[in-house]
Amino acid sequence: MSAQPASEGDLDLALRALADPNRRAILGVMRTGPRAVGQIATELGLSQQTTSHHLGVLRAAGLASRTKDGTRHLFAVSTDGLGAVRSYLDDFWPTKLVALKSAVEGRAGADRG
Amino acid sequence: MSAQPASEGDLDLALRALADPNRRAILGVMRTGPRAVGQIATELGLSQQTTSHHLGVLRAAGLASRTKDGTRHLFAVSTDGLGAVRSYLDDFWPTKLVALKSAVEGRAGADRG
DNA sequence: TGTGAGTACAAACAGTCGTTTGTGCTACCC
DNA sequence: GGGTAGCACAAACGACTGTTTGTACTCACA
Repeated sequence: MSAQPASEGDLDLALRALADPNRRAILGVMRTGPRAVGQIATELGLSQQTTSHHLGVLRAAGLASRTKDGTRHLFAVSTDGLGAVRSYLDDFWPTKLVALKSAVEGRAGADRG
Repeated sequence: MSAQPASEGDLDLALRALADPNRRAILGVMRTGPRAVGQIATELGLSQQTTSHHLGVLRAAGLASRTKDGTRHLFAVSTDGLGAVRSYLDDFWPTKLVALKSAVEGRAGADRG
C-alpha cells in the first residue's frame, strides 16, 4: 500500500514544486526516461548546482526518485507527489461538485437548481 | 469547442496560483458555492485587500470567475484553469510511466495497476 | 593510491511574491 | 441627494526562493 497522499503538507510541496518552470522542464526531460543530473543540466542549459537543487525539491515533493548508478545519480518521475495534486483537483471537478452540493444542502435538493 | 488550455502560459499561471496555501483555502471556501469577497475574508481571517488580491490572481489564472451582485462581487470556482493542470498531470499519468518505471528498475515489472 | 568525473552542500545575492496601509470608486439605502 | 457598505487599485515593506560561486565528498579507473 502506498497512498494517503492527500495530506496538506504533501499537496503544498507538490504544488510549489510544480510552480517553477525550470522544474517542470526537468520533469519533461525525465518523462522520456531516467536521466543523470549533468544530462538534465546540459539539455536545459542550467548549471549543475541549480539542476541538483531543483531535483532535490522535486524529490522532497515526491515528484522524482533517485537511483545511484556509480558516480551518476539517475532521476526519474515519481507519481507519488502527482497523486496528491491529482486527487486534489478531482475534488473540484463538476461531477464531484454536484454530489458535494447535494451533500451540503443536506436535503433531497429538488427545490432548487 | 473551446479548449486548447494546455498552453504553457495558462499552465504556469494556474500552477503558481495553486502554489499558495491561502489561495487554496479560498478555493476551498468557494467550493461549496459562490462567495463574496468579504465573506471569504472573514471566513479565512484574511484582510479584504489580501483576499481581493488573491481572488484577482485566481481569476487571472482561470481558477475563479466573478459575478457582480450589487456592491458585492461573487466569486466561484472555474474549471478553466484546472483543466490545464489536469491535462498536464495526465501526461505523466498514463501507463507509459508505469512501463517506464519498470524499465528504470531494469526488470519487467509484472505488477498491476 | 592518486587522479578525474559526477554530484551535493553552503553562503551570498537578486528577483519575486504576499501582506499591510492608505485611498478612490461604484452601488444600495434612507 | 447624502451617507454607507463593499470592493479594487497603488505603493511600501518583509520574507521567501531561485541562481550563482565556491567547495567537499564519493566512486570509477589505472
